[in-house]
Amino acid sequence: MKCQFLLVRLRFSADINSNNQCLFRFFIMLKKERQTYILHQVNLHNRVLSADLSQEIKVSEDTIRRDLAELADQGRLIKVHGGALSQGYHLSLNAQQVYALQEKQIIAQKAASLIQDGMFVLTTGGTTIIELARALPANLKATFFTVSLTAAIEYMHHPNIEIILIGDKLSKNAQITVGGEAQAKIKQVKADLCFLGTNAIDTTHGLTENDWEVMQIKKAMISTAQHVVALTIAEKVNTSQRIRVCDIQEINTLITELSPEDQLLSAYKKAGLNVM
Amino acid sequence: MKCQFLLVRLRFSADINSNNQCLFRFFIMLKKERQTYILHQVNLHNRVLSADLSQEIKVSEDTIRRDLAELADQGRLIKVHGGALSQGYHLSLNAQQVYALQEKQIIAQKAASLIQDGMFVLTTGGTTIIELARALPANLKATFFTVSLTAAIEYMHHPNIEIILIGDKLSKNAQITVGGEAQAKIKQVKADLCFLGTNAIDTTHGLTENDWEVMQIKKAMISTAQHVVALTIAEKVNTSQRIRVCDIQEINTLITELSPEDQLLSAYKKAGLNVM
DNA sequence: GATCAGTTTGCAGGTATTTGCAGGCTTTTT
DNA sequence: AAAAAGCCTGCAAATACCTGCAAACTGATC
Repeated sequence: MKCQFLLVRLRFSADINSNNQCLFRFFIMLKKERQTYILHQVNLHNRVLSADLSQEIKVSEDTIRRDLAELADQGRLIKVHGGALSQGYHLSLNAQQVYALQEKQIIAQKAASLIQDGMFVLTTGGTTIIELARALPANLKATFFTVSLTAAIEYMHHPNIEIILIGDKLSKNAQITVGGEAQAKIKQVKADLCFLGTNAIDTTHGLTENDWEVMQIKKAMISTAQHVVALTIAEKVNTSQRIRVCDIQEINTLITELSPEDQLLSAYKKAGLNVM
Repeated sequence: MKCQFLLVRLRFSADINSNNQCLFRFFIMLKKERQTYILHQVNLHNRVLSADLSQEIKVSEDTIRRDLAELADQGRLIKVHGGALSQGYHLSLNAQQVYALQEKQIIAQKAASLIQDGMFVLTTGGTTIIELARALPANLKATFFTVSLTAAIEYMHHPNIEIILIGDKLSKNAQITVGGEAQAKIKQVKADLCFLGTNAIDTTHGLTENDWEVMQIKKAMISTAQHVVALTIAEKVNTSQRIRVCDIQEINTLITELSPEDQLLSAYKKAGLNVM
């Protein structure tokens, strides 16, 4: 038997901690381990930075990025510039049955075409406004002011849109914020455009509502916006409710799913509205 | 009978230990022994490297690989590039929507018990706060101030709760409103209670966050609330992040899913916190 | 003790994966 | 607009893996 010298290559990482002690870690993480760790951190803290992970695990940022990309492919987290976000946190509205969805989508398309980069846009709530939020072009850069929770959630899916939520008491009926604070805040905004989800409109009573607080919010929006756009399905045209918001003259543009030439809308054209 | 010389070939392995002693092992392992040993190591350490096992057992890496492949076929471990992981390691990944939901529900129960009729309550965002919102007793009459869209939506399901949404710029990361306006509004509230969804807490760094804007909102809440309650799963206890929110002394009550008597929490008790 | 089929093991080679890095590009921030 | 940070592509080194194959071992039988 002959004596053997063993040449051992040790794999380790060295780390200098806050007390200037040198810690050696005599192991490497397996890829899967690493990914599990990353996922764990993401779930724990909702958000991680590639740079941090790279330091913690002692691998290059490239490797972290590759891991994040892989995990994102598997839908286990959401990759963002500089790191990743946890998945479970991301809520989207479960598509409840929206009444007259197709019509509202047509309206949304028309409305979206009015918005240009850099604009300040005020919006109310309502399902038509939600469709508008969904119909926005992905690259649109604009600032949206809204009182609607659900609309805000939709806007959040757009990377280039800045969202200002108008705060105040939350109305459980209308699912928007209402009250004096909200009105005051709205009036401070110099908005280029204002989209009103419309409850009822006709030529004699103007725009009408069935909720006092919502009316007040809309009034505030109308008073501060350069250009007021009312969105409504044709079915609501020439109907009215109890509470008056404004005359039709205060509305600049009326959008329905119908052709602008439609008979039903001629009265509004005559009244000076821009019908789309 | 004539005398025989036996030529014996000894099978052994040599190993140099930490004291420079040379250990000889005068046996080889049978295949089954080896696999049992591997399984043992995997279950013990949750992970093994083929290279390590090969050195320990003194067989070629190919053999180890074959063993691992076999054991993986039997479902007794999980083969990965470079080694293997224990079974349990992978199970924990089973994607629950909310991470550590059960723990958070326990925390929510404890937290909900602190709220009494007529109180003004401030809350941040985060999944733990959502669970708190769900855990609120149906007949509770209170006023909730929140910066979180998702929390607001949950509160809306409670008929007797008044919700004040704090408005401002909406952070897409944190899904809460952030900014100077929001901070100012928060400070106007004289809240009885403040619930902080907590990202990381430890005794030396205090409460820490990974988002500057979120930190500011939390600071504002802490400054205005009578009683500050931090909610956190035990896993986040004694961890820290980049951005400091406050010292632990500024927190009145700490709620985790653990028993208040738990060892882990004793340092916080010592620091004067009320641990639940 | 010898033989023999079947299994196990190590090795040689060729292939696939993983990782870090450089260079150029894009996004974000200042 | 410049600077910084992050990202992507391609590349090379290291490592791990796979496929045969031959040597060695097992244990069963003659």
